[in-house]
Amino acid sequence: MVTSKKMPPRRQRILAFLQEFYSDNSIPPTVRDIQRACEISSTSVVDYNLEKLREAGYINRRQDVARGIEILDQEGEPISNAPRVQILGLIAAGAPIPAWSVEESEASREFDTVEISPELLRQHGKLFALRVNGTSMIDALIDDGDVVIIKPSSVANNGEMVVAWLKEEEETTLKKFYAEGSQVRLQPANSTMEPIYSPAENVEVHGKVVSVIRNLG
Amino acid sequence: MVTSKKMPPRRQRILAFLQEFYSDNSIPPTVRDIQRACEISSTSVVDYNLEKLREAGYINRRQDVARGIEILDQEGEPISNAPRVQILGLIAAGAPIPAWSVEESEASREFDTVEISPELLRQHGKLFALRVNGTSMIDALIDDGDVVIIKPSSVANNGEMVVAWLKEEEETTLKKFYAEGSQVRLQPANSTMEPIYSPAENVEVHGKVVSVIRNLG
DNA sequence: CCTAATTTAGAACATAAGTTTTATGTTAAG
DNA sequence: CTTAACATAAAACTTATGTTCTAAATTAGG
Repeated sequence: MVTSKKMPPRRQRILAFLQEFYSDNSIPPTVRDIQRACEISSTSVVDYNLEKLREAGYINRRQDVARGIEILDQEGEPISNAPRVQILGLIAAGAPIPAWSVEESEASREFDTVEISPELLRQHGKLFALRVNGTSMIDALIDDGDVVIIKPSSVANNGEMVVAWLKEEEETTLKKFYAEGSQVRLQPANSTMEPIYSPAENVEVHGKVVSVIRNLG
Repeated sequence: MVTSKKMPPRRQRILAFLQEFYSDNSIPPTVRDIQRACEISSTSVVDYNLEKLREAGYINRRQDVARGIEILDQEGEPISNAPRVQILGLIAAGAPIPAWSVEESEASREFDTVEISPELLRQHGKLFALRVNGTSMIDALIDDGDVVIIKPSSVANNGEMVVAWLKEEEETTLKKFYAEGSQVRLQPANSTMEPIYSPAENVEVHGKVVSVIRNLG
């Protein structure tokens, strides 16, 4: 089931289409859907390649079942059609945030992703995620290892939890945002902690936190 | 599309089966799958009831497409096949936890549920969820409105985050659990907060917290 | 260049699965 | 009771869709 050999382009295309179709339609495609989308001359060729993909452990096929293709993850488990967002990197106080490389990396299968609820995506549109490194966000009720889902934005309304970059301090932080004249108040979510104040020019909003996911032992 | 009338039991059963089948199999059932599972004598009866469900806005049907049933959520959007767990109720300091009614409430659609990642379910088995009410869990890095995913358990290992019921205080709390002789130390996740100690007899473990979900504006 | 393995083609086949039709039983309102 | 709307049945029909077969083209080694 392990295969490190490079896949023929046609087979790669089929696999990509399987994933795209399933995400978009909530059901797997038929052999003929694949044939059309991947511009293949015969259903038998599709069948042949699906068989190869099965041998390589990428998919599962239910015999004689309409739309019986299951797409498997690295552990060989069927994947759900819930949308996934990429975890673009780590966030920590003092660490700059990686440039939003929102391009669709073709080999997206290799990337670290988290499943998010469809509602979230519907509500906010394009999202990405960062994994929190260290306990420096503890005052935002965010622990080491948590994943924060972020909607890219360079502006924020008062009271929203934002990813803020403090230029002078060269520090990233997650706080509630309040514009107060020429000052910005960054208020920890944890009310026992003190807010910090900074001149508006020193604060760069990179995005809004729309969700936090924490998985324990 | 709005319907507040009570649904016939058979239709309710079909709807429940649709959801269960889709979660379990990653593809929607066929008319004949439904027929078998719901002990219906004819495919036309299934078709008839599916049509009614469609009119009522519960599902969508793709004409002439095999397994073309889409299950819709309250907003009329297709749901994903990611597993969902019920939010059994609220948790707050001082509030008792509702009895684990693990029974499958038939009208499960009416209930509040959260989508969880398949891995989580695979890893932990049967789970349920509680919505946190108030900021009393703030020392566990859990905010008002957060949803905690819990694995039922009456025992815990040191260091695990547990749902603990303090008998005398009549209080529920989320803390890290440490058995220390005849005492139990309940340690807030937030290291700036102080632990509480209690005799082992006074502490009743109800479950382990395996995930925390927070959605913001 | 030759041969074997891999991949592609075209067509036909078999059945899985949606749909339709007609009839019968059940319930609720007047 | 009567009637109409609702619900169930049985069977047949159509097509969507997986599968198979045979042959040809292409690629990879030796």
